[in-house]
Amino acid sequence: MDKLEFKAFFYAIGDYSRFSILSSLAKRDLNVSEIVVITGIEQSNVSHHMHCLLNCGFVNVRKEGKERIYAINAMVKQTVNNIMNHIDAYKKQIISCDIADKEYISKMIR
Amino acid sequence: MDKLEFKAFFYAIGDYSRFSILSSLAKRDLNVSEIVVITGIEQSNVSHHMHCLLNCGFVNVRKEGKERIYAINAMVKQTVNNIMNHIDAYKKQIISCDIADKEYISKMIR
DNA sequence: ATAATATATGAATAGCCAATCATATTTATA
DNA sequence: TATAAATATGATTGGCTATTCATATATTAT
Repeated sequence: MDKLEFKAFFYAIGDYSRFSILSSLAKRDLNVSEIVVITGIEQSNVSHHMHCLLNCGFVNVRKEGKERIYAINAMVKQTVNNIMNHIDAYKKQIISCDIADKEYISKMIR
Repeated sequence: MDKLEFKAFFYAIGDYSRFSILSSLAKRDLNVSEIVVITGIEQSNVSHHMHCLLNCGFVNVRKEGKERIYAINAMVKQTVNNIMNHIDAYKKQIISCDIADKEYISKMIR
């Protein structure tokens, strides 16, 4: 496992805003304005995130008039769905974990 | 998808040192000294990471004499293996991506 | 009881990055 | 061509966190 690929992968997918954008794109292609409305992330911030996702090859873009329409990469779509399932399972795990120091976790999560 | 669970999950699994520890534990249970040697991470740093992984329920621990032996949670083991596969596939993707701005990526990856 | 080994804890720091703000660019329309 | 709409870019900053260092605790052996 190469560190560079690991970092690039988790940098792109491990941010909540970017993951939200990806999970929205997993349903259907969206232009920037739609992403802004759906995710609630401010426009220029969305653009920065799209730059990142483009550069990582996680999404592709096409132009239609004034709009730019983003589409998720097929493999990334699968990955996003897998991870959502894992996190859903993790939810039960972390709640039932008898070792978990709730205070530590809530601090960490902030 | 809840933000707290997302953050907790990626916080724990998205760090290269912690992921390295988890992927070592995916092969067999290890005590701290073994983790230090295998991963090359300094001892007190390993302890900090194990604290995090314990609190997240990603690993369990048992005592044997002076040693503390860590074992990976079964579901986490599966997740780690899945992600390694995804990153391996991503390697090909990022290389073949015609949009990728290599300079941006190398900067981002640092 | 003292030394040695294994591991954990606490505090401090330096680097990274998401969000924000201001502004630029592109395209369409009046 | 001037205005509006959609999107991108650049610079700044505040918060977070991995690492490091120093030290503490626990266990075993002499």
